[in-house]
Amino acid sequence: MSDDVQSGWVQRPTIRDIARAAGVSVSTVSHVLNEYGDISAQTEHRVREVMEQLNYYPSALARRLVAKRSYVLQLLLFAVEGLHHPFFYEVTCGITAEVEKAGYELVLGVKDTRDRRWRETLRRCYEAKVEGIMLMGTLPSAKVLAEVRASGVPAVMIDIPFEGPRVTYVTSDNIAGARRAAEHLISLGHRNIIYVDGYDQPGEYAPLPTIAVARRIGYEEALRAHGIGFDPSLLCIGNYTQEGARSAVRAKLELRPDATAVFAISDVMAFGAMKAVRDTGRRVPTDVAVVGFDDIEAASYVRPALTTIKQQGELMGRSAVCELLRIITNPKRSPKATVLPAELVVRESCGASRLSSQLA
Amino acid sequence: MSDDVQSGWVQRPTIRDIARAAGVSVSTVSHVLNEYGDISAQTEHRVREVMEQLNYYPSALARRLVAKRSYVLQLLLFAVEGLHHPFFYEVTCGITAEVEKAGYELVLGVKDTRDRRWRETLRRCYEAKVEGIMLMGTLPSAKVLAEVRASGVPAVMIDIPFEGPRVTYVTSDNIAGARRAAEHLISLGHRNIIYVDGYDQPGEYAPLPTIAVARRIGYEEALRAHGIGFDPSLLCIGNYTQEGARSAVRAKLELRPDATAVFAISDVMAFGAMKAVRDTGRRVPTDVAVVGFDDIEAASYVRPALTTIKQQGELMGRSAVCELLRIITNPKRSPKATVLPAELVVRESCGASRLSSQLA
DNA sequence: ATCGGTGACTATATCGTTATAGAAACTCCT
DNA sequence: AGGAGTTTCTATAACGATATAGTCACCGAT
Repeated sequence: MSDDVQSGWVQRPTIRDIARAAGVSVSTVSHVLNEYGDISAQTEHRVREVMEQLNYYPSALARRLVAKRSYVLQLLLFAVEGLHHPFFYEVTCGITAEVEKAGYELVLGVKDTRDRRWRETLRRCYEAKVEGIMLMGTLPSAKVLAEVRASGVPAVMIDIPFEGPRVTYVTSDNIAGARRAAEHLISLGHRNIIYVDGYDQPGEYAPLPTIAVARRIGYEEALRAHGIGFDPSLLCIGNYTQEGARSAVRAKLELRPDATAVFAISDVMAFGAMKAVRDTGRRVPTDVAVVGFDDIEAASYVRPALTTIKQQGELMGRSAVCELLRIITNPKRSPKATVLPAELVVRESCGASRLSSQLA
Repeated sequence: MSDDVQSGWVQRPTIRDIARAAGVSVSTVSHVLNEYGDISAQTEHRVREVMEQLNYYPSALARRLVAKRSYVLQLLLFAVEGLHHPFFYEVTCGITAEVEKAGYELVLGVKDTRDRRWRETLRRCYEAKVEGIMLMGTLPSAKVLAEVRASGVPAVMIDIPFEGPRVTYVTSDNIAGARRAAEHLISLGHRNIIYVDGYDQPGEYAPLPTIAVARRIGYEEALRAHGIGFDPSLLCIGNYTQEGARSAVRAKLELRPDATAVFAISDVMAFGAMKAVRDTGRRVPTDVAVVGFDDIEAASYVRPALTTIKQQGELMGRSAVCELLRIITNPKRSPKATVLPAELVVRESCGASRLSSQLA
């Protein structure tokens, strides 16, 4: 208690201290702790009293070692902007709630996608003997997934629609969502729609199937269905940031003054697009309609309020944890895809409400 | 590998397996792992090869047990809305970055403030032998702090300006921030300012000094400095949510049509206030000016863009971790308060820019 | 008196590491 | 040749818990 030079550890009583103080064996204390029910009320009472007095807490470390279970789940988020994307944050909420409920611990790891030391991060997970890994965001490399799979540690991908060698994943229906967004714009009469992508595809940060790929597919499907060809000169890259999208869209609007709409694959980029429209002296939605993707909270705060595709972030997090726990209890389980609905939320930025009120 | 019924643990090779396969003793493998430098190059090579082949990862659990260190920090967030408040999210970003850098693990725990089982949550921390605890949000009870202090586990409070029996904490300068916000409104000529508080004070959820108390102090200071009395009938409760603030402010605006400004102690509530103003047929900032607190990202997205007090969330998280690590290495350290600057960010919702352009 | 059963408790091995203290084989010096 | 010093490796006891397999009294039935 006095000259405990060893840092990082408050010297706490162990099961042995309790046993000694209560005048019983270590086994007896253990039996009390685990409620074996073969200890007399009298002895049990004495043991509990001593535990209380000495402020004893059994070491989860030691317990886990002998139980060969860590009760730890790992959330690994790879992102360029850190945890900054509000959507990930919503997912994280759902995850914590569900992990807590299941009696597990959640270790949170946020890595920069551009950081080449992801192997080290994985190694730490293996060393910590985490019982499951959740992968979210933009993976630094397809090898991440291969490694995790090879490790045999149960894993689920969140918001990464991986179609190749099967893995369990949870995403929104990105294809349908993007299709709906595009169809909505087309139905409002738009033909020249600027498409704001995340990163360059296939690019340095995204050698894997990503939500971006899926959304692009849905978008092109909608165009095709209406006989509109995909025009690459309407494509720009917003890097998932507001400022990135703002400058990209501004440049694009100057090049293509005939564009009357913007579809950004994230709300944050849609906000940037709205700013870009104003930068060029035009108005949203009168001159240029804007639609986003995610339906983060801020989407309803902005003016005009953003029309977007609603993703159920919290539910996504919860589902991911449930799936992971299922794999943990039954490792032979074959991979399963959970695809959550992605619905169109019509607000003001697309001009639909204005139009409908004109019609009325 | 085949009939491993035991779930939650992929049977992995242990140091013993490596030793056997490499034909050396367990000690030798340990020495290789820890780079004692007393193993011949030849032997070391062989051992490393075997480790590679068998996919060996030393168990952090066992290591920590013998090292008597857990290398785990715990973030405990108490909130009514879960992790939903965007500001906490920014803080969390800073925390993860710094924890990672220090070679620790971060366990994330989010508890509902209204949940009475917080003792159990704390017990879990003690059992996990976490080396430090970060407390954030609205504590369920003052006893939480007392318990944590009594436990002897190093702890810092984040965004909880605790003034009583000294604890290390990190917050923004809430008093100065609120004072600046109020003074700004007063300088623009406002006299009847609606004050949107978080929870009822002193209420069920907040029996402790909170940021809300501090902000209220700064607000009243500003009023007093300008000879304006605090009018309790201008006070309302927004519960830190957008909808809560919206309905509270709407009701208040109807009761007090003479109010020309709103100061909400969080941006999210300020967004609700802006909606409330519009609900009553008035405009922001022409009829009613609105100022918030936090400067979350969305503050710059909304229209009119929100004038607010900027808090450095990410820095707050980083500082908290640094302080915690300092306490861990030197437990005798006396508690320290870190108060980060809270600056006024003038945007559109207060009408200052309009006014200054009129003057120009 | 012997036996079986039960209630209350305990001794010891084990989990997968590291720390401590040696041991065995060389090399070098005188 | 004998000892000191190196180099390389190892045996064993921790760390703090649980699991397994007891032991020992005592009670009632035969």
